[in-house]
Amino acid sequence: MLKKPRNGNSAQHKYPHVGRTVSLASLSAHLGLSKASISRVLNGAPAARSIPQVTQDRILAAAQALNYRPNLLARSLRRGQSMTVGVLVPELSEGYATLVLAGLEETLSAAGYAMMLVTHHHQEAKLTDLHRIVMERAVDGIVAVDTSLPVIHSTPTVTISCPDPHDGVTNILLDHDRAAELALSHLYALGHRQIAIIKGQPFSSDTDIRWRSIQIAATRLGLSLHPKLVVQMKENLATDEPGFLAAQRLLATGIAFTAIFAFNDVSAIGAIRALQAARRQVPEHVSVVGFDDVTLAAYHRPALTTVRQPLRHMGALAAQSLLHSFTSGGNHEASHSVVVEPLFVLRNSTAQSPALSLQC
Amino acid sequence: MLKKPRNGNSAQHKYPHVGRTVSLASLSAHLGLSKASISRVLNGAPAARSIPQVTQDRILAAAQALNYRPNLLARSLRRGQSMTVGVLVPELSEGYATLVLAGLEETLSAAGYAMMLVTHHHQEAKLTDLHRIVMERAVDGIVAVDTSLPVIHSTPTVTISCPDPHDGVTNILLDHDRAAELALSHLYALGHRQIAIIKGQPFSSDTDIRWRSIQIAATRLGLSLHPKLVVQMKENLATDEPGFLAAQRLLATGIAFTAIFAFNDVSAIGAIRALQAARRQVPEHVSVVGFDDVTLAAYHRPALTTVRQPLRHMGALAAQSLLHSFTSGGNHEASHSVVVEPLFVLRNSTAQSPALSLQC
DNA sequence: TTGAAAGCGATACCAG
DNA sequence: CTGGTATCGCTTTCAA
Repeated sequence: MLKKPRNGNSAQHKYPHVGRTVSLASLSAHLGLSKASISRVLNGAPAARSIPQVTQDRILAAAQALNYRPNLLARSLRRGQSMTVGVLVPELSEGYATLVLAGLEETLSAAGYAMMLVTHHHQEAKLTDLHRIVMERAVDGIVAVDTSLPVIHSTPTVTISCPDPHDGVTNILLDHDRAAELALSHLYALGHRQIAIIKGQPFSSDTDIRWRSIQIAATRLGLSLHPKLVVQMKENLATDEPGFLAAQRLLATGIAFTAIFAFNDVSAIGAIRALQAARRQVPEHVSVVGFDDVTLAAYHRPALTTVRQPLRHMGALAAQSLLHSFTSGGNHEASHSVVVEPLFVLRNSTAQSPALSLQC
Repeated sequence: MLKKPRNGNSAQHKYPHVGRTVSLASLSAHLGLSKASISRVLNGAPAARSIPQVTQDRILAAAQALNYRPNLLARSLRRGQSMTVGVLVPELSEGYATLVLAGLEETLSAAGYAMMLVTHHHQEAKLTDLHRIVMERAVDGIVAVDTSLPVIHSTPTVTISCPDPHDGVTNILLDHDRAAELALSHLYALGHRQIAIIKGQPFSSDTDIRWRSIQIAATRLGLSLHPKLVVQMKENLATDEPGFLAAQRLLATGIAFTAIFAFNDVSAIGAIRALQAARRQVPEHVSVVGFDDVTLAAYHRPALTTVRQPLRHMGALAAQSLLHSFTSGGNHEASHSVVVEPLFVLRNSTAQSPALSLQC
């Protein structure tokens, strides 16, 4: 199918091809030394300590001069280690995954690892397929973000926000109980008693755990959540449309509510759009709390009160955890979790409940 | 710096275990057929046509049953083709690179290619280093986004928004002349005559070409740009801070202006923040035009009037161009450009010049 | 029709 | 101390 000219050695006599591949073999021919010795010196292997400094210098100089670049494919094949990790994310659109990726990238690249990136858009078929693709490329580890992994292979794996327990998998996840408590108690303190909830899409791995935490927090506050005021987003879109539609459904119930706790910032923005379209002001008539604190949240008007996930930090933690499992060589048998704390961010999309003001 | 996880292929002999140690050799042992035949069948090689269907089915069944996964490292080493492209981006923070990446990813993964992602934060040292890293991993091609490539190797390369001409490199770039004309003529039509310009940072590859286009458009409109009302951002930050500081410098000149054409949306937002801090309303006192139309632009208040770059499309184009150069096997000698058109997006950050209103 | 064997490029073991 | 050499897993040519 694809025809790509095989690189011969231009400096050598084999093929008169235009190529620039300098291999250990060509260095060997050039220097009159064995590939073994050259490899040892170039890698600073312990055995190189017993090679005369002159020879070492000669080798290093030649490598420099000929612009020798080790073929990492060959090295990986031999060492069984590719210095690459595969990263699975649902989207590449905005906020969430991007921030996690930034944290991952920083830590991984500092350790000399490269990142193989694939997206799956929450499509089941694509997911197994992409997972396979990543596996075949012999990555040393896998990081999955907001992804329900079908099967865990023996490759070291770290998940971010994937609450399903998998043996031997480290999972970085948010303290959702705390997050729900922060949001709901804030609304409660402002006098809100009729609080609507916008749940995440079924395919989002945070959806269930978040909802459970919300119920717990509500119970603890003595707050009852009206079943009809709990709606779930369905659409697999990375825009604010799902939140918009969800809020419309809330409004359609005709049941009074003074606040919305949305699944994330983007859906909160969609919800605000729906409220405004229905002539309800935010935060005067309805308070809205988002989630994540993506960049958008601060710039939106009204600026979003939200629960920040330390996404960048979560990415860095995942990377560290993976790197650790490389060096400690072990995949622990049990599922291991790292819990990170959310931070409440107060902005302008929440205010005292209008119900409260009426009482005054 | 890195390494030493001495990995000696420990799980080599666990043959019945379903893991990634299922090789052609183990299949061969299992089936009593040669690796050659198995490889042929599994790859649908032409030579497989002369193998009995029964045998083929037996092979396929066994591969399925044992969950055989070809080692792509070995294959790549042998074929000299890795089905992977390296992608260099400056940041992973917001909008710009993310959208380009989304377009890239979609097209590449549809063609079976994976993406190796590295960021360089515009740091010279890191740039050459990362470029090397990507090269060593034997990628089939490279896509560089807003990156000034130090050296072009023989690897097929496509750049996005890198106006420096490089032989044999396809460059996807925006029609900056048109973009500048759209923005300035809009402001001109609104009566603005004292227009300030916020130029991009020196390291951003669009900076120079954009500025040149602005000058051309201004000249054509008979608009003179006051030298002191042209400021350049310096800070290497992905936040709105550089724009904020630039606008502060504009204000500090004491020279009157009624509009700002910013280098991008994020700097426009920073500029608006500075203006508001100085009690100048946008768009009532000062109109602001952004650039790029990142997601933020629409959600910011006032919503940004801006010039949209079809970033996602540019990513897709780059991927297509790269894929094309793979199949056509050739690296064309001359530098080749693909120009895409900007789209003017009218929102709420621009209005009639107050100077004009005064005349009424 | 099928199999044996020669690599791809680098690393690591084992003699000398 | 150093140089052969087997090996990693796969593809592909050459023979049988």
